[in-house]
Amino acid sequence: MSDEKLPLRSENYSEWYNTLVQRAELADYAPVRGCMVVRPYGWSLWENIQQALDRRFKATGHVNAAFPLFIPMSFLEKEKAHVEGFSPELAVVTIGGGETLEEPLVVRPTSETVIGYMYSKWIKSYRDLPVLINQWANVVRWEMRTRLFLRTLEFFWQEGHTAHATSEEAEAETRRMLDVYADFAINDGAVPVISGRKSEKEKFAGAVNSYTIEAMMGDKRALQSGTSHFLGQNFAKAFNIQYLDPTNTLQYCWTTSWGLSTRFIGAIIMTHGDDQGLVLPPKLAPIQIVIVPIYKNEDERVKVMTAVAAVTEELKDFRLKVDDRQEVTPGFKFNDWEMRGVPLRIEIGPKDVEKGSVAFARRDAPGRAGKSFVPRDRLAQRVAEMLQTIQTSLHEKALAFRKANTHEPGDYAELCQVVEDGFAFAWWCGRAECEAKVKEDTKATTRCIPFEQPGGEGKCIVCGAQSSEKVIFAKAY
RNA sequence: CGGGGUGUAGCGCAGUUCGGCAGCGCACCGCGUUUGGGACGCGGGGGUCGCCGGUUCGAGUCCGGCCGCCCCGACCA
Repeated sequence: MSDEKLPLRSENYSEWYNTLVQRAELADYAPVRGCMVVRPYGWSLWENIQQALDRRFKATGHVNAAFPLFIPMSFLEKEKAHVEGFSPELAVVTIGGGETLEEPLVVRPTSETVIGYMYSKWIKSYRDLPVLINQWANVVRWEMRTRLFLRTLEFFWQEGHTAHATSEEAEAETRRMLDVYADFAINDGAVPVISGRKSEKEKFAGAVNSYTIEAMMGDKRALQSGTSHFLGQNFAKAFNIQYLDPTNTLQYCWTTSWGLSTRFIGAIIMTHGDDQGLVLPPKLAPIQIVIVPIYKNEDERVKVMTAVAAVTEELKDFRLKVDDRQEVTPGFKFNDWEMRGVPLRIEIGPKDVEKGSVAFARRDAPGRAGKSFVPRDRLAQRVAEMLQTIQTSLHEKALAFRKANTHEPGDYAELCQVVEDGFAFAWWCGRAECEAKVKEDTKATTRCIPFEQPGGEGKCIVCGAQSSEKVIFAKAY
């Protein structure tokens, strides 16, 4: 239940975010530091994200499975870069059933190792390939600083793990799944993303190449919203994932992994939210439409509720909620559902019953601007059109915001200035020293080398060396 | 782990200076009036004042120790 205004985004963005997550009942703090409880409203949003992704995974030939939460410590140590990347943030179980374990068990931070181990058992022949498996799971990474959804010790995600006969096929899979993420983010989340390649420094521990979709949040910081990794033969060699090719020669597989987590909920909140609260894209919103009945007396109540029942029946294919609470006023309900981000509100009062109409109020256009009076006929169609309009306009608005805050600095001084308040798209020679200098001077990091390049060549924004690619620099979550 | 802040009802806070009945607003429960942008009246319920110890006739308040959480940094999906 909300009773007062949120902190303003412009005054304290992170306080706005923290308050909103809790007040909208998406999540709450758990008794363990850094852990969260995903509440029913937040989980319902996650379920819609899961469905949207799972549908796409199935459509691209993947199947789901479940691998264990515990991984033998020695597994993590088999791939050098992997263990170096993850060892600082591992949760380790050393006692089980009251006995000290012979070998400590790691609570999975990600499952490349245990899945690699299983793949080595399952894969014998080129006829077994490709293996295209996904799992929906929770993982644990012992982070220093945590934020609800954005970075918690335990989080929920999906991780796809595939094995292929050739490098080309694995690379194609890596890119294909990044495209799946981008399609999901843009079309279902209405979150505009930039697809690209991670720098050496930013790539996944154990990957040959990492690809990412990067989004701009409402405070102009970047959020890595999904990643896809080409693992080469690194894990295949560490876990002996081998197959016999058609010429009866033993070959190592080429593997990939890709993941998208509950962090994406944070992306939705910070891409679309405003000072009134959440703004959810219709395709993912747990509640797409809320009906608020309005009446003054018993006579009106009966008439209005009869109309509400008819409308509810007509709109049964939508995720719809009737707010028939009697203990709060309509005005309170308006604010309450706006805070929760419901895309479309339908008000039905005595005047509407009389005129055979209803009132629409768009969440993405607060106040009078978002209100319209709509005839009752063909209502389902009108609602569907309105939800689509909202879905589209959310994406357009977010895209316009990102464009307005993406700069192309001409020199280093300008780069340092623009990353204080947006993205910088600039030539980069690819050297880690230049990347590190920017980070040291500004705290901004390279987010990705976008696939979409202007072409040609330029001079590295840091050192002036000839460069063939431009990179996004930004402060990131 | 360093720097800063904070801990009193579900939430937000006052009270701590100068020790003397545990308070306010919102939320919650009951009754009535209300209801097209955060209603109102009356009546209620709810507390290990973060924890442990000390001083005192008496501690939310003073002293010592410990803990949690938040913000800023180093690390990260």
